[in-house]
Amino acid sequence: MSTPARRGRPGYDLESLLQVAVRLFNERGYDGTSMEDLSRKLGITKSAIYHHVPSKEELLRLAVDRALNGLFAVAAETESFEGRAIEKLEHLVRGSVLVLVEQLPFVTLLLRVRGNTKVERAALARRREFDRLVTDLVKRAETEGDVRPDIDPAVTARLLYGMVNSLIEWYRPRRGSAGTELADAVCKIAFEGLRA
Amino acid sequence: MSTPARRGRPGYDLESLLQVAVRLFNERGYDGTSMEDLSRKLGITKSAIYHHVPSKEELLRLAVDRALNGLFAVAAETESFEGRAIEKLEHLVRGSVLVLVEQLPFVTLLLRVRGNTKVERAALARRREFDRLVTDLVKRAETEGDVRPDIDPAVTARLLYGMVNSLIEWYRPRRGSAGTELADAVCKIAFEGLRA
DNA sequence: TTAACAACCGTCCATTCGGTCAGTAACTAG
DNA sequence: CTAGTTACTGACCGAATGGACGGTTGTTAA
Repeated sequence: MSTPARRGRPGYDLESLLQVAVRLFNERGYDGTSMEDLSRKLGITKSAIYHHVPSKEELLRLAVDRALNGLFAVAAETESFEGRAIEKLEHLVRGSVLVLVEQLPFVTLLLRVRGNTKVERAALARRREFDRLVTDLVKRAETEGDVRPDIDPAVTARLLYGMVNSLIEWYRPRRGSAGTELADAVCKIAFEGLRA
Repeated sequence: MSTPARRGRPGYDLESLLQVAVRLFNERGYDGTSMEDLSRKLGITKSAIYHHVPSKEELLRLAVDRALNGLFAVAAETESFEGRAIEKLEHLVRGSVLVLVEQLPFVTLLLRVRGNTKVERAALARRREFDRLVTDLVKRAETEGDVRPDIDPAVTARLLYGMVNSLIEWYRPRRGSAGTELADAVCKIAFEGLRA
C-alpha cells in the first residue's frame, strides 16, 4: 500500500497542492502568478485553494521555510564536525548542493524573494544569517592558511555561493543522476579552479 | 554647461524616468511594482508616465535590451581576438563583469526575467544565445587542453557564469572602486580556485 | 509676443486581484 | 445505513491594476 487510504473525499491535500503551487510560482514568478492561474493549473476553483491554505502568502511561507530548514540543517551538521575550517567549508558546500538538488523548487523560490512583505523579509533575514555563517567559515579557513589571502574573504564567500546558488537557474533533475556528482563538480571548480 | 538646456518644460525625460523605474523594479520585482508605485517614487502622476512610455512593458524592454546589447558587444569584441580559447574566455568573463558593474540595474532586471510575455521571452532567447556562446568557448578551451576535462564543459560554463551573474545579488558600486579589481577577483577564483 | 514644445494633471474605465461564505460532493469507518 | 471527515463549487466583494484621454503648465527659440 503506497497510499495509506486517506479519509474523506479524494483530491489535493496541502502537500500536493504546495508542490504544484511552488512549481508554478517558479515558472511565472510569485507576483506574476495569480490564485486564478494556480486554480486553473490545479484543475479546481480558486476558492477550493482557500480550503487548504489561508492566503497566497502562506504558500510562500511554507515553501521558503522548507528550503531554509534544509540549509540550516546542513549548517548545523557542519558546525558539529571537528577539523580544519576548509574541510567544514567543503562539507557545507556539498551539503548545500544536495539540498538545492533535493528541494530544488523550494530553494528556487527562496532565492528569488525580494522583501515586499513580512514573510519575504523574514526569509531574507534567515538567508543573510546563513550567508554570515558561510563568510565566517571562509574567514577562518583563510586565517588557517587554506584559502587564498589575496581576495577579501567576504567576496570569496559570495562568489562561492553565487556559484552554488546558480544551480537553480539551470539544473534540472533527471532520474538516475545523484546530486553527489554535481556536488563534486562544484567543489572541484570552486576549490581548484576550472583550468586544467 | 553640463546641461545643454533642453527645450520645453523641465522634468523627467525618458532616460531619467527609466533610471528610477529600473531601480524600483529591482527593489520590488517587475510584477511587484505597480505604475502607481512608480509614479509615487517619481513624484508625478501615473498618467504622466504614459507621456514618456506607451506601456509598462516597454520600460522592461528598454532596460533588458540595454543589458543585452552591453553583453553582446563584449562577446563580439571577444570573438574578433586572436589566441587560445581560454584567453578569449577570460577576456569575455572580464568584459562581462565590467558590463554587470557598469549597467548593474539593467543587467539585474534582465537576469530576473521569467518569460511571462513576448518581451520577456525575447529577452530569454537572447540570453540563451549568449550562454551558447560561452559554452562553445569553454568547449574549445577544453579541446585545446586548457580547461579541466573531468567536468562536462556545459556544466563548467554554467558554473562559471553562475558565479559571474551572482554579482547582481550583492555587488553595490561604491565611488572610487573600479570594476577591474572585481573582475580580477572573479577570474582568479574561477580559473585558479579559492584554495591557497 | 508668440508659437512650438515637452512635461504634467485629474478623471475615468474595464479588468483582475486576493479573499469570503454558505452550501455541496465524495469518501471511509463503524 | 449513518456519522464523521475532507475536498470542492459558485456567487460575490472591495480594492488595486494597467491604461486612455482631454486639458494645462512651464520653458525656449524666433
